[in-house]
Amino acid sequence: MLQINYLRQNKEKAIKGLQKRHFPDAESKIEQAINLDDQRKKAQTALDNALSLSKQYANEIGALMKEGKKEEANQKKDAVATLKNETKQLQDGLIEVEKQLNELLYLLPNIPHESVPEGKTPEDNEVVLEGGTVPTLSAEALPHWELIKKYDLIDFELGNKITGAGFPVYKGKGAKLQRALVQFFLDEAEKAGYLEIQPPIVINKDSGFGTGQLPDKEGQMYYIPQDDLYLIPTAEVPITNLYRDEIIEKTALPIRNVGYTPCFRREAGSWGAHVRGLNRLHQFDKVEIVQIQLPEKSYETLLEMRNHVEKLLQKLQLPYRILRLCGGDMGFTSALTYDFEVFSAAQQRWLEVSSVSNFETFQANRLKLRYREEDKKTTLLHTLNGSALALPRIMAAILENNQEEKGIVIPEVLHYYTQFTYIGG
RNA sequence: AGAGGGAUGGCAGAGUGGUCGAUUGCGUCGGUCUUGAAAACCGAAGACUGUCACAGGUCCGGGGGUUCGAAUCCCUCUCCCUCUACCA
Repeated sequence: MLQINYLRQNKEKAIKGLQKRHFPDAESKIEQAINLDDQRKKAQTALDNALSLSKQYANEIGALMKEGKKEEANQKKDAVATLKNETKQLQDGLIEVEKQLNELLYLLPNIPHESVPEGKTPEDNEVVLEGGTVPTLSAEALPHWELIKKYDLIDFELGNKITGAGFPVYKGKGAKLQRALVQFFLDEAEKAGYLEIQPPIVINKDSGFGTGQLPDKEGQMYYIPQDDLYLIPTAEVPITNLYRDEIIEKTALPIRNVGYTPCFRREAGSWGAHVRGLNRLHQFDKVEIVQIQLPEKSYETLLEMRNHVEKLLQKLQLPYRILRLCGGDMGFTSALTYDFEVFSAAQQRWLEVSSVSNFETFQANRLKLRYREEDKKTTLLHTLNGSALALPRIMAAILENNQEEKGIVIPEVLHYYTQFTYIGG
């Protein structure tokens, strides 16, 4: 959630920023927010004054009672009665204004960083750099959904049977390869200074609001009504929320956490032509890195995280490219996002495998996540996260790109974890 | 799941209707002393909101209520502890 004071002080910048996202009526929405905030302040002051007076009366009555002047005390009580009515009305008014203001602020996405390119669609994303080499496959090369059948690595039909579409069952070397990748990613993160966290994979409403999934993406999460809980769409949610309502000591920064969790996404409405095989699932595994950093250092950190992800792809010897997302394609809460895509050679498609973002204070504002400055004031921190990495599409790319006539070559860095070097043959 | 007890500032722990935002101890920070440190002594310090700055307001697990007045009374939810029962 954007800070209302930021909108006041940087109105023009905010309007331009929202326009970059093609957010409709940016100017009037921001003006409306500021107006509501003005009203809020007035209402708050009026209420405070009324409360202050009530307190004063209460103390006076207390003093009179002590002195045994019951008559006078009772007279005062009568005087307070009307004041109480007023107070109640002022309070209701304030609550209403606050509600309106919040509802409006919830709708406003984050202001994009100045380096975010103009544009509306994924085609407008800026390719920052490309790496690795795309293998030349034989004419008989198979897409991964054929390969996993051929070598019995993943079974979608079994998943259908016990759960439903989008919940695959990993078997044998398929399961092991996935586990090896997870372990590899975790170890790499740990080497880079991240503390491993194993969080719950169901979260409450407060956590959903804290990182911005609620109310924006209500329909995209699996919900358990009986207990009013949600299945996590990413480890970002529980891990970032660990620091909700915290004031962090400056010396503890940056906070680096890594977590491996399954992720659950309903993907309502996004099922279409390109979702065969592992390309899009309702449940998938992901290793997520999260950092909490001082505002002045967060873009340095973003780059550090980007480099970390890049190294993983290099070690796996996958062809990749890094995109800087344009204003129209960026997520609601992000100020700047780098997407990583790997080239899946048999499908001849780029697949998104990671998204690394700086949220600046957008999440921290709702999380009330702050640090203390030298002058004792508390200031909102910046939150960042990135996938490092999402498993299914990495699996898809490895299977497709490393296929040979008789089987699939396992990338060398994984041998230690898989205990096998080849699938098939 | 049943019975009972509890939730107060970084931690421990007082406070059961009237200046209590809260006694005290530990821890933290500053100072005196010391070559330096420890000890001792003196002092400072909660969060949020708000203001140019004051002032003012809110916060004693969450929510609601009683009262002129609530940390203190009532209702409700959540969590924790002990005992009993059950179970990966």
